[in-house]
Amino acid sequence: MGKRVSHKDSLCGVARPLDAIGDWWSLLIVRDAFDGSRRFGEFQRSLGLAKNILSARLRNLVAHGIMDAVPAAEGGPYQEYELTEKGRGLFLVLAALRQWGEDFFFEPDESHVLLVDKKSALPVRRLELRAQDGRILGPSDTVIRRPSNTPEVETPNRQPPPARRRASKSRAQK
Amino acid sequence: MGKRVSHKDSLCGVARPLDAIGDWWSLLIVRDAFDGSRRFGEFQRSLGLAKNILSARLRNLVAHGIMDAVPAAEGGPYQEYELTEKGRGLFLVLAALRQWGEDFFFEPDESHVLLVDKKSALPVRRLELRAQDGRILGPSDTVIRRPSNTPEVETPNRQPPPARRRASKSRAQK
DNA sequence: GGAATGCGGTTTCAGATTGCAACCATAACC
DNA sequence: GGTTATGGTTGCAATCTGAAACCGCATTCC
Repeated sequence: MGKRVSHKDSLCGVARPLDAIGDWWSLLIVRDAFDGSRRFGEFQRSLGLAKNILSARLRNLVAHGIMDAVPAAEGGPYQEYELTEKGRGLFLVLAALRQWGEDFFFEPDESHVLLVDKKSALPVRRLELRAQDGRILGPSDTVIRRPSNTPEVETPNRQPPPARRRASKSRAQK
Repeated sequence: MGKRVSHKDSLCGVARPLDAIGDWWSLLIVRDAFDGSRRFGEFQRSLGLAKNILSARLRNLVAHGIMDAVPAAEGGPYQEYELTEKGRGLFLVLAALRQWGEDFFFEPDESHVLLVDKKSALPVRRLELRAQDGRILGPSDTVIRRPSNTPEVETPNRQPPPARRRASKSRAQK
């Protein structure tokens, strides 16, 4: 998880989320949460991962404000895990990932589950990235730009290797 | 634990991509590739990761058909790495991740790079998931559904189930 | 009441993975 | 020939992973 760079100031808008999510299990947990899982045991059965790993991942998700641990609704001694607003913000990330998976990881004739609109029961539309004027944008239609108040350097968002030769020791979850 | 996962089978649609990507480094490499990086050294300097790890990740990306290793354009003895069609399909995943990052990982007054439309030089619109009729869909407006009467448990390359032992963890190599 | 069971974890520990550093190979330069 | 730059591989210590065992607390069963 916190495998690298605690150096948040130089982490770009892609790397910070990745740093927070930590690993793929976390995203699968979130996916399950969207699907209605709330309990430790539900996640564990659904994902089939070791309990200690699930425990660590849930702690990490809570620590990052992606999920909340709340007292069990039905009064038991247990707690439940629910997505925070921040966690629900991952909805589109998961949707994008799912669409990519559908495009490239299944044979044309291979059946797979679909994300459908509850109301119409029809599959959702494909995601599209659009410009302000509505044009659909592809990879080559966009560029990364630094905010105006930052020194030049345009196309890339490369950060010069900060001279940290060993600053990347994970600061584990806590 | 060897039970047929219930409706959580959708895990496949998300888990397969995750399995292919391998880890977050891979996604950062892909992001850099979108930004124009092509050479081993470019990726290494930009990301600051160990060479052996970069080497393994690039091999993995190539093995999964996300990038291609091609002879260097300028005739040198080296090779360059470029995104395949499949790799370019990750564009929206990265865009979604970036927007999530912008929403939750930066202080309101904190400057960060933006994804802008080349033509207008304006930031792109937010991604939206829409139903066929155009309604914008949120997490609670959608549900995962099997496409048809799937005869439960068949597709041979389904892999979430019981034995996710060490061996399957070798996402990184080969 | 008390044993058995289920749930929600933590601990243990061998083995897998990571990543720094050192090394190797080739090509271009001086 | 010697030096530097690029593109890796190898060695190795430290870290992380995960199966299984264990623990504490309620609830259920007898």
